[in-house]
Amino acid sequence: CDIRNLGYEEKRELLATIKQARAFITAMVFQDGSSQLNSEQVLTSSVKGIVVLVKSQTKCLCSPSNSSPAYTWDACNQNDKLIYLKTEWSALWKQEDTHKKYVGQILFQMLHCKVPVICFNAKDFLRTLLAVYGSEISWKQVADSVVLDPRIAAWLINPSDTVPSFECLIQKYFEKSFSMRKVSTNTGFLRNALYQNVGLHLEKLYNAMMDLAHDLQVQGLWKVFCTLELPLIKILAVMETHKIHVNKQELKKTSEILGMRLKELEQEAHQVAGEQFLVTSSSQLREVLFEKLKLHTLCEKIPKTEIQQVESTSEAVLNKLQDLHPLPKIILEYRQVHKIKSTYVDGLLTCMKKGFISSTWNQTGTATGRLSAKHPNIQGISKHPVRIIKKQYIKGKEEEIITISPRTFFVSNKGYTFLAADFSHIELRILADLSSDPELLKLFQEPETTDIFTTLASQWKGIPSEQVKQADREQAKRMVYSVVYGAGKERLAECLGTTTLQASQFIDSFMQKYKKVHEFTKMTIEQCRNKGYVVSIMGRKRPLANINAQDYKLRTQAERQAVNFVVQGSAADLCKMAMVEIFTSVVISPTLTARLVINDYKMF
DNA sequence: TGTCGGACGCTACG
DNA sequence: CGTAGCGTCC
Repeated sequence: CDIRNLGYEEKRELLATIKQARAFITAMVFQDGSSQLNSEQVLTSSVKGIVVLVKSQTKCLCSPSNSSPAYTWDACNQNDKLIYLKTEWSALWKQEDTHKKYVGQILFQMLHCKVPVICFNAKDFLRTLLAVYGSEISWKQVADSVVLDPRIAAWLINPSDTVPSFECLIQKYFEKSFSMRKVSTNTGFLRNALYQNVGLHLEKLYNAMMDLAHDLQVQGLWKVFCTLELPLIKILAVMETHKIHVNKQELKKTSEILGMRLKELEQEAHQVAGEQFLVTSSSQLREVLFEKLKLHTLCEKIPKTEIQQVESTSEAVLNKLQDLHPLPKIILEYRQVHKIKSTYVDGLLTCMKKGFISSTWNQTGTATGRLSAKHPNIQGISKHPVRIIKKQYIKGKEEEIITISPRTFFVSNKGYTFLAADFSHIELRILADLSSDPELLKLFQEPETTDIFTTLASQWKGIPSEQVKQADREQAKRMVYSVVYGAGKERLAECLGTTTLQASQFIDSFMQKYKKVHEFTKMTIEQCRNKGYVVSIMGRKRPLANINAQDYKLRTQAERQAVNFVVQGSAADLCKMAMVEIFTSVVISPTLTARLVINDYKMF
């Protein structure tokens, strides 16, 4: 029913029904006639309304066997109600206002009665509620709700596939079932037919969720689903609602300075190369470096690019070439400055809306269980400040050195301050815990007065920690992450800037010292071979079909992925636990009113 | 002739 | 290892 046509008594009745409902299945409908359940997820179109299927009875009570899928939603459950909540309001009529208030009441009740709200892309639904009914529904109400998202369930079962749309989800889980009729919004479809179709889809969505819930329980993923991923939906919705202020003037000024520096560097590059070429083009640079200047004949073998198998011009290569010619050094600086300008300055400017930015978070975008962010990718914003030579053509000093720290472009609200909190060396701790390596564990039993990688370097190489140089510390750090990421000797050599032989010796000596780490990686691969998947601390899973592949390259890749997943996936588990716990305590606290912006591993 | 999109390379983050 | 995002080339 369309609730706009309801009388006072009927409205009261509907609210009562909602209070006693057992489940809600919802989908947003957009201006262009599409819904959250259409494959074309157009975020440009604004929300027109919300369709809600109100379940009065749960599936297991009314139809224990689901051998025959429901072809029409109303034929299955007579007691279920399909309601349409119009959320757009054109004029400021009094009637419109009372309608808005009533819709707000219904939505409030749906969140408040702690009955599962099932939604494909539930985060978007909650974010819309906060945007449209922000005055009636606060983020604390959202925090109290119980939302279920079948997309996240499907991703937990197999994190390698992201389930791009509702239709794909249905196809995947009900292949036996009929193909869905597409709703043509261009032709003059009757409004009722459209909503009936959405109702049909909602019924399928409900059935899919029930099946997925069963699968999750069978696979031991239910706890991760309920305690980590579901609460996270609400956290991300609140995070996306919160905006961060950005210093636009500073950004524009920096963009100009960087642009000037880039022009200078380009000139220098052309000069020492003896010709004009596109500095940003790796293929043109490769021509200059290896075909014209023939620098590869003057040093050891140059690593090849992955696909085309031509000489790489990566940072690692350029670092080795910098004593042979002035060009590599210029290119290195050019790239560093260009990266900052294009991604962190100009890129950030394009993400800005009215002086603010807010990232979009993807909960199902990674195979490891971590979150990803875009527009902007706030997780990828450079940590370290960069020095830029700024030439002053005006009177006084000729040039000055300014430092740019991309993170300082974000400004906190007046009277507030950003709080950053992150786990200390979480991957290394997890590696120590999972391997139970006594030497590695010892590292963490000592008070945290000394730097962990310095201590590790001293332990590994058997030298007193006072004699550990910065280079040794850096080497130890990269070594650890190489082990965590499952890198081979070639990759480690590139990372450390040494020869492959030397890297291989480092791996040997490291594994010799921390024997249990080696045992751990062997064990992990072995278990993956037997079961076909690996498991993180909290029970998150990653199936790896290639673990028993004939092809060497595919198999060893799967082996690295297996080791990587256990460490990286467990780190993701712990970070998500922290996010959920912090959010919960902020919600229940009467004094902590500050809203949170939580990065994957840092909390501002 | 112009513009779009996929393939590829590079490099921040963790 | 695996995200996002900038760039070129075809």
